Amino acid sequence: MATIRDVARLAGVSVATVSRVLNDHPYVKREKVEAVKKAIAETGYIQNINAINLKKGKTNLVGMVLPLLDHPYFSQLMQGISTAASVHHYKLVLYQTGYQEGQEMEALEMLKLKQIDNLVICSRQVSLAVIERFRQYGNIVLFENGGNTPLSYTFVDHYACFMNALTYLYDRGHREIGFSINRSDGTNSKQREQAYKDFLETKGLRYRKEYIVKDCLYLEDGERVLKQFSKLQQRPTALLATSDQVAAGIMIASPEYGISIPEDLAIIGFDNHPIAKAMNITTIGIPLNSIGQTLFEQTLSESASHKEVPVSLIERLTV
Amino acid sequence: MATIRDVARLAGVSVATVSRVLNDHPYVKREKVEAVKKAIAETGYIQNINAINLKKGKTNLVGMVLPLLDHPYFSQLMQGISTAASVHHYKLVLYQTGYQEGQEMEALEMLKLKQIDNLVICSRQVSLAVIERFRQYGNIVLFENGGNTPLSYTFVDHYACFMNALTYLYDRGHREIGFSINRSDGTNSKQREQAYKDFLETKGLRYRKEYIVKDCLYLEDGERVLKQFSKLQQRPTALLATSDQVAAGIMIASPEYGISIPEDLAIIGFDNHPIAKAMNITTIGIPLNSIGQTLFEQTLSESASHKEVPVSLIERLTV
DNA sequence: TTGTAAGCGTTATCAA
DNA sequence: TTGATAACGCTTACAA
Repeated sequence: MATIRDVARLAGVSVATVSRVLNDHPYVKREKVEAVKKAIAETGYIQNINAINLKKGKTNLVGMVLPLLDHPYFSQLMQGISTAASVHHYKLVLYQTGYQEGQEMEALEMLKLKQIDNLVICSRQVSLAVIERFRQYGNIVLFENGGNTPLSYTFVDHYACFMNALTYLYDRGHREIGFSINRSDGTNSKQREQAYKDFLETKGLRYRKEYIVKDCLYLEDGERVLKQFSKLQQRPTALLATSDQVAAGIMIASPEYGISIPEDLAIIGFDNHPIAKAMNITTIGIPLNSIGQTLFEQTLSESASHKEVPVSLIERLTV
Repeated sequence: MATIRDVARLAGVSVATVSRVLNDHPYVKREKVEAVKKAIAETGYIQNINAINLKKGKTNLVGMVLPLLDHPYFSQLMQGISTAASVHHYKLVLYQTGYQEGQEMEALEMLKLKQIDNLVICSRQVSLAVIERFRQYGNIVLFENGGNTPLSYTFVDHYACFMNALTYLYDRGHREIGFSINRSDGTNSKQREQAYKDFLETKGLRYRKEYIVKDCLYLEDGERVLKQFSKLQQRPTALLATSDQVAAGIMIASPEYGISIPEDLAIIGFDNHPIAKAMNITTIGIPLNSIGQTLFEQTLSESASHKEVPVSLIERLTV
């Protein structure tokens, strides 16, 4: 494998000159440029990016920490990050964690070792305090409300979202409202749960844990919601679904359970995935693609910034 | 930032010894190991992976070339690759091409520069001949029938799939069969088209280009199929959909067009995405997750291998 | 069991 | 406008 030295020798110049030609530096005589280019062609010379990375202390690689890959929520986020990264000549390295702390730590270690320049954390188990310790090695950006952390973050106020959605249902006469969540220990889930409790208290409604369905994330989880509710004496008349996937799953399974939507059960989904539009599901629209882009851009910024993304309820036919 | 030399100095040993400790080499006195470990802790020393990569000529990064990220087809493939990669301590770098040759070339260039060790190409525009020229720089694995290319590949016989599906429909009385595809210049699309033509000829059926709907990939494309068909005098009685997403999109939009499935239109989807199960869509099951794993493993193998993945028609309620 | 020193392939400073 | 040469931070013969 030819190196810069081979090229220099063949072209009859120094390695410095070859490097200059390679990097489009000014102040190289045209003849030398030609000679170098010829030598490069003849030797089949290829730059070694690891050497360049070592020298420059930079890889143009950005990491993305996420629990799983097969959900539109993360796909859209990924699409956004990837698009923005591409503009800045960055490539995306995936750290799929499966909600395992160890996997997250691995991503942080890679930042430390300088395999990646920066890191976007879309979901985490590791404490903020631990993550913060790694920020000396590169920018770390969070997709959550990080409070007064020195890290950059972009977030959606899930508490407010949930409150709005609950109020929307309440105003339309619903008093028995349930909801589904994914992992109850998730940052977003906690906010949603809190909003739910606070709302109930404000309105003087009773908290019934049978109205809460856990571990719902995918389309196929929708049916479980129906199954759980159908066993109840007193059933909820409305539901806030974890995501549009779950909402769609419920829609699809509902005829089988003899439930009409919205008459028997009103549904509000989350994210505004394409399926929500196709199935006319009322949902909270979250611009995940553009959030992804923002997250990447924060990764590049010298100073930390905190951004809240406004979301809106999209009225369709399931309420 | 502390280097290996700082550690050596503080521990009172040579850099070679520090390196040995770092890499768990035998033949280091216990006391020295302790001294080195202490020095590492004190200095806050961190290995620089770029230096290691340069030295070893290896990055433990595998590239994945794919056109887009927001489709379950690619998500599942990605999931499979990522899972297998993780087992071998590899991380996945995404090269999202948007079907652009230039973007694909960039991935190949990165292989050449040694930013990634190997490359999985899930979709391509660039010719096989060009791709083959890059195999000297790392293993390249294809997700298609590469014929007698020296590259490794895993593939699904889309021609046979289509033939089977067409025969299945024919045997159930269908004579007017349409299909949808994504990009007509895609490798898979061409095979499907050829099967369609051959089938028609064998059975003495007429080829009608109105029965073919192009640029269909997403859920929201389903409606366009219905729109196109509804304009026709003579409408197809059955359809082979690009993917389950399109099939589902058709299912969802069908009531609006006064079309019942399968009575007015029988549908066979592709891939067996979760939505196909939820909506009881008859489909050709393609084990994308395990294909992804196979693709990654081929990436690691010294010798090229060619694998065909068997697929099966999953009978449900849309035919 | 340990240390010296030669790479790995660049970039960039400095002097000419 | 050019060339020597010193980094970048590590691994690994080779010699001791």
